[in-house]
Amino acid sequence: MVLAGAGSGKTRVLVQRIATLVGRGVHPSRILAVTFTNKAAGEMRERLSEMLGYHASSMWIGTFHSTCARLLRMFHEEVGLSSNYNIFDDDDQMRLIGALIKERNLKEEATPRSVLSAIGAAKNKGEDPVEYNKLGYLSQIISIIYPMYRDALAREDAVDFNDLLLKVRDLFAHKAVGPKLRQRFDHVLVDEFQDTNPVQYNLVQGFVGDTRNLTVVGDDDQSIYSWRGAEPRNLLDFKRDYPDSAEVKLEQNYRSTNVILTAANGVIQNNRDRHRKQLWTDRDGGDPVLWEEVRDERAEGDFVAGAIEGLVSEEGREWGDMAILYRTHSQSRVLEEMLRSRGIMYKIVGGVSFFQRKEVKDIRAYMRLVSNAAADMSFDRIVNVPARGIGKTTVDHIRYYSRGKRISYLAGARDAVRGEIPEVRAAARKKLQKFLEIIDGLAAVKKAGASVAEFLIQVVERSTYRERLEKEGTPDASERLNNLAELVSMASDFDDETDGEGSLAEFEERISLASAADGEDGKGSAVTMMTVHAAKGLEYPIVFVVGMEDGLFPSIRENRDVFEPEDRKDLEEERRLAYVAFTRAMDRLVLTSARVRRKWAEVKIAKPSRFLQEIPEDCLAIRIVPDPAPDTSFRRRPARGRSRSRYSNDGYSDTYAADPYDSSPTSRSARAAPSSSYENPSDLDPDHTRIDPTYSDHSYPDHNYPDHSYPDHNYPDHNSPDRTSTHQRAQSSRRLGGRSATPKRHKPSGRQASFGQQSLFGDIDDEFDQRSGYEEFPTYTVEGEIAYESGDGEYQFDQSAEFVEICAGTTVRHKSFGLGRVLTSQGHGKNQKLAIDFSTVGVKTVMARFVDPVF
DNA sequence: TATTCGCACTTTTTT
DNA sequence: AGTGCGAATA
Repeated sequence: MVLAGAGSGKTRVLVQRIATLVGRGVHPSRILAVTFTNKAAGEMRERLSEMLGYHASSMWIGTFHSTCARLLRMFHEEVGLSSNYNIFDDDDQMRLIGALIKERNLKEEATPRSVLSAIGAAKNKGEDPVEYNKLGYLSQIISIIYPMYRDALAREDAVDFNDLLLKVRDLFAHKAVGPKLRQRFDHVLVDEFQDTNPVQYNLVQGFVGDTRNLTVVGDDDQSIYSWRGAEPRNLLDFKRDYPDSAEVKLEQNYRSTNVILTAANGVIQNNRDRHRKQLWTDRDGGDPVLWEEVRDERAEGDFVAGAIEGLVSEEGREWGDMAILYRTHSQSRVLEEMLRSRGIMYKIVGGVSFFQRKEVKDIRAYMRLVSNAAADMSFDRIVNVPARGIGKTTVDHIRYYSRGKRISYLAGARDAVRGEIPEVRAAARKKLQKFLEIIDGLAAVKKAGASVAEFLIQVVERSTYRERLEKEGTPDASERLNNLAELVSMASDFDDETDGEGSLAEFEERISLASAADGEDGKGSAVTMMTVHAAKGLEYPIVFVVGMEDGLFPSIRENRDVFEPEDRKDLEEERRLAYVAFTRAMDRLVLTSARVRRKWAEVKIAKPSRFLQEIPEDCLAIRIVPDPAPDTSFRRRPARGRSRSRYSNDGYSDTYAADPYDSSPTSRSARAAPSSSYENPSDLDPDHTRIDPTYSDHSYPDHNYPDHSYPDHNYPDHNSPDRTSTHQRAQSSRRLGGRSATPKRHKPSGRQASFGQQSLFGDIDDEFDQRSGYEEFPTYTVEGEIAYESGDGEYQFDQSAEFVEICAGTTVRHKSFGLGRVLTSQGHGKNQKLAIDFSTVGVKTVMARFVDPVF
């Protein structure tokens, strides 16, 4: 067993071990190497081919899933599958479960997603879903749906992802096959062992058999898949089950600079459940980790794009040297936009998989149905796609009839054409026949020995898919056509690879097992964008980790605002995720957080990730970018965020620094410039024309920030008196970001940061001057309408009034929602829209003319 | 039967 | 905000 840290060359150890084994005369086909992704498998195969001087094609290198799929093809009969069995992906499973739920009228009780995840949770552990969920609130539903689900899969000659593993596990118990399997491999090696689930561990034990020749490598600090049933405990169990094993700890990191490593160590050491490891590197020093705090996600994207430009022009870096990591896919959109606007090439790894696109799934369904008539779900999917006049009623008749006769829908459709289902009338029969002719024609194409690519072309033609899309002529349609062309070209590659001998089923299997992240690798110069999960095992000279905000990273469950003690495990996994993210970086690590982030159409005030404060100070350069001066050339905007930022930017208080509705002494004392009855910006700045007094208040010494900005290891909680000080620091930081003060940034011990000094990220001082090039904090007087409530409860508009446009931070009153605070504003005048956090109903977007500022 | 409109759901992470 | 589904309509 190798227990090793990030960047210590775990995989290299594995590769070398395999090469050694082969050198010692072990036959390559007797070696099983399990990697976490298909991509990693490909890389391993490539490296081995190089080392051994021949193509390592006979070796069993792959993921658990691809390995099991391969074995199931060999032993399909023993598990009751055909040789063309179908693999259900997430989407297929969800559709099936959705259909079952509907069939049983359980729609009120559960969503397909919840049922699927309950089933999945059980299967990940290798347990029976009904038993496993017996005590849960879904127990009733699962006990109804799961057997139906299982039977449907059996009927369809299909397995889901978990079955792929479970069926192989069952094979070990098979009289004839079990012993064979157990003796199939002389050596077993497993990468990323911390991410194996109990079923996978069982498989490993089975494959190892009696030889006990097993090598695993893993890092418990990088266990980020517990939600998929992974048990880092397997590392411990391993010691128990193989007490004679040697444990090797690799603690030297060859990847990152000392600064980056120290930052990552600083974060991960806050986890309680871990093996103690202290990674070290001989790459001394390094540029400090930069934490850039910006206004919102657009500013974030803009900053990252600008920094990339700077790195290219100032440091001669290439786009391909850089990666942008985020917690969720949804963050990629804005980033893309900002990169595109600067002409930076990028590629996104993962996301909505190519193979999940509707048109691709449709064509895949044709492929499945032709090679496997039992594929009822596929039949359902394409019988009327593209529309050929076969309606719901007709299909319902076929379904009912087929189920009764226990035949496939396709067979049922044939009977219908023959007139054996009287409810299906002549007109419908004719249309059905047309459909069957398409399928049969395709079957003939297949039989004639067409390559997979040729076959797919025929599908696109004969199904009339191409014709329909071309007729449509919309950009969307041509995009779809492109995707289909892409699919065909993939098939063509597959044909080349297999000398045209690969079957449809094999191609379909490969697609099913291909993860979105498996796409071709880094060659070519483009910035890589992906989730942190997808980045595991990769490294880049420069890494941006965006969205370092509490609630996003660490991510937090919907209905909760704070991490409860019982969430410790979740939080620790998030921390490991941060650790993975940070340790991807070789030379430079840049973190960004936004003060305001939009989720859907909603606007949320965000606070910096707690992980940021776990980074040792002397590794970190902090820069807080003030909200930009309003771009008057574009449109007049209110002082967006200026006053609000007093609330949002204190970093470590709760959602707001002070709740205007909270008149508790603690809260009040936290205010820098307390005023009368309760706190809100209007109190401080009743006419919105003066600079917020707190910003020009010099009572907070500069040296409070950033040197001691976040010294507290514990998150100051709601009532902590400490809030005062954090708040004050924030105030002073504001001033730094304001104008006069020279911004301070932290210098890493001994070494001068190149951040800021070089023009790469802009000289920090210049940058501040530039961005805060306005004399005063912006406030506006604009023409507009003032709304007031007239006696009859209607709103009236005073057209002539000149007044202050409602600014973010203002407290307003809405007729039905009551008091609320404006978070952001869009547009102006009559069309001004405000995102308002109401104390009664939460955040809503409301037209400004429907609210009254409270003065 | 096809089309259109409105509503609900989505966004944690993936083999 | 975008999608997909179901109900209502042509």
